Amino acid sequence: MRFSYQRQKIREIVHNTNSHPTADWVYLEVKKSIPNISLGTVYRNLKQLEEFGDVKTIYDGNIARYDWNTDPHNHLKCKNCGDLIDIVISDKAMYPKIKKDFKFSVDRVEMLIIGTCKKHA
Amino acid sequence: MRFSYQRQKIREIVHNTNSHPTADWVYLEVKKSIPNISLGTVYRNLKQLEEFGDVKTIYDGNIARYDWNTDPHNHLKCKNCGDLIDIVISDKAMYPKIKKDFKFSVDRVEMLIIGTCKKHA
DNA sequence: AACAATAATAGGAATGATTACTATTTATAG
DNA sequence: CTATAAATAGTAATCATTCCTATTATTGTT
Repeated sequence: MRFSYQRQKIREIVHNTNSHPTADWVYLEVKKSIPNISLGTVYRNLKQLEEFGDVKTIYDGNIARYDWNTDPHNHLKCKNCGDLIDIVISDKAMYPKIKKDFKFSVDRVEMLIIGTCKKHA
Repeated sequence: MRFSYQRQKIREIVHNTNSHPTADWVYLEVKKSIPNISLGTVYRNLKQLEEFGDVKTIYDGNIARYDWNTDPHNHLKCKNCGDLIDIVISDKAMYPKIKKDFKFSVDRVEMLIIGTCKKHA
């Protein structure tokens, strides 16, 4: 993978926001410094960055969001404001039981915890 | 909500399959008995059935699937064949800690457990 | 510095899932 | 039987994402 200014900017933007942005949001953001960048470039680079292990894709309902935090973690989703909050939950404890009951080897657990955040208590 | 033959058939189909079908699969299936049904009718009715509490929508990556099983449960997803297997996991134990650490009230937990099923061990 | 090879881009067209629109049909209360 | 409004079929529109292609830019080699 060789250098590109576009990819560098895209990476920078994802790594400098905690709001789990969509591809479209990243596109609008990167447009500020590279006005004629194309949406396809954003998608292509986000995919490449994911393959490179530099960002992680998370699915929020049926829309993809991107996360700079590639450590295993999950999300709290507020049903009022839609905000996603990072949370680390060790789910390893359930692996043996799933193996035993279903003969299913777990790779990872994607968890979305839906509820109400403190701003809307 | 008044009676419609189409909705009755759609409900019947979802309730008689364990394979967590997509809207398109339901459409192809219901076409067998109602050849000129439209895809829009399928989507509209699946949504109504969900509001009525008769089916549940689950998101598998970025595609919606429908589940007759409306009891709280989660899914194992095989990364080889894509099959979804129902599993009941009591996640209530983590609610108090999330409340304490994040002041976040949990409604429900959507969990997708990715790995390898027994057919591909 | 110039050159060649080819990865990456911009811009736009294409795709796939889903929703919206509208004239017509159908269920049902009176 | 009739009026009213809900539901439908068929189609157009939308939204997120991917694909295509001629052009541009990076990088290893002279």
